[in-house]
Amino acid sequence: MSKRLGKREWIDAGLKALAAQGVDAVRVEVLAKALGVTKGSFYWHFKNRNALLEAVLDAWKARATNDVIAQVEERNGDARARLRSLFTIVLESDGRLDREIRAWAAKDSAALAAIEHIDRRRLAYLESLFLGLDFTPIEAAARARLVYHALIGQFTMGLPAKPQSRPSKQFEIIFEMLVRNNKT
Amino acid sequence: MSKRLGKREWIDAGLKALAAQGVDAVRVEVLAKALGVTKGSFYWHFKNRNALLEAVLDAWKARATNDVIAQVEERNGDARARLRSLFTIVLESDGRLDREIRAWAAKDSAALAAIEHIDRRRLAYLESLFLGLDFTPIEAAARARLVYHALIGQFTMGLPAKPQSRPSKQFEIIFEMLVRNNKT
DNA sequence: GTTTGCCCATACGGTTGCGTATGGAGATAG
DNA sequence: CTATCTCCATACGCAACCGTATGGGCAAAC
Repeated sequence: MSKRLGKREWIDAGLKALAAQGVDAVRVEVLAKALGVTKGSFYWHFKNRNALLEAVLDAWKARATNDVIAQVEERNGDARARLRSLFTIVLESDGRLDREIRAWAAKDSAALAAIEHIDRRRLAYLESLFLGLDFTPIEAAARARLVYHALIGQFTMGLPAKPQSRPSKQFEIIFEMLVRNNKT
Repeated sequence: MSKRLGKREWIDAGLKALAAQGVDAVRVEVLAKALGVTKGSFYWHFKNRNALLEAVLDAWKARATNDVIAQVEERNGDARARLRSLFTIVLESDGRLDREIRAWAAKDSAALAAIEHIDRRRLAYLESLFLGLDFTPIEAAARARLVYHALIGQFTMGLPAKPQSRPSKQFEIIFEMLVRNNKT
């Protein structure tokens, strides 16, 4: 029972609260109680609440960078297979943290910058996959945007009560539609 | 200078604050200052803050009911034309209020119920449009979900800085893809 | 011109949370 | 053994809100 804490524990607690209830829930006195200490501890490790929020955001950035993309790339298939991997991975993922970060971004410029960066990265990757299916650049871009928006919508609407384990019929229909190239 | 206020003014101010900065911004003392009165006024018209939030939600419900759907139906085209109308209307709309309500719904069950109701309604309508294009029920459902999710994603990501007035090339590509029926 | 009902101001107490100040406990170095 | 460095508790002041209590102004009704 190492009673002594470090920044790490506070950041982890912050991430946990963030994922569970949003930024407004990551308050120092609340986290302190959750960690079994008092504010005295917090203000030794951090300048103020905002410093914690920055640290939490940085932690998420680091985490979101070796992202879904890396997982997809590990599976090493062609573009179509990778697209499929991407979908299944994303649809099975939790997404609460991302969702709260996005909600946070609506009011905080730092969070906004962070998530916009990630969004661009992911969109570019999606686009590259569609390009790998011999779509024209503009067709690839259009499909990438549609897919990305749909995924965001999926998670912001209702987090999948049951992260449906089996790819549904609807999923297959959508996937085929997105992948079909009429020019080849 | 009608200094006297009614519930209406408070609800309008609440909706305004909600759309601009989210539920957490609709606070009685803040709205009071905005309206040029004090809390004394508020607590005469409403039991408490929650009563105002309920009223705001009800106002949104009433407003969201004669919805985009009605606007689309007024234009009186075939299914394809209606789908197009729907897209252009939605993409030109503001969406901030809906977005904040959705964010609100993540933490409040009443707001959740409200938006889920609207979501079902809109999804069903979308589905009916696709059915009108001779898709099978499951194909129609799949497309409806995809489209709806994409629209939600569109608005939650970044509110369209420029509500792009002209339907872009990407839009045309997506629209044709969604509408293409290989069986007919 | 009172009375009554509607609308609001003022004042107060309570809660939650931030940030600071100060002191102490425990380990570690000297 | 004591001095120092880490980490934390306690206590305080401050601010933003909520909700209540109370009294007053003003217009319509009588």
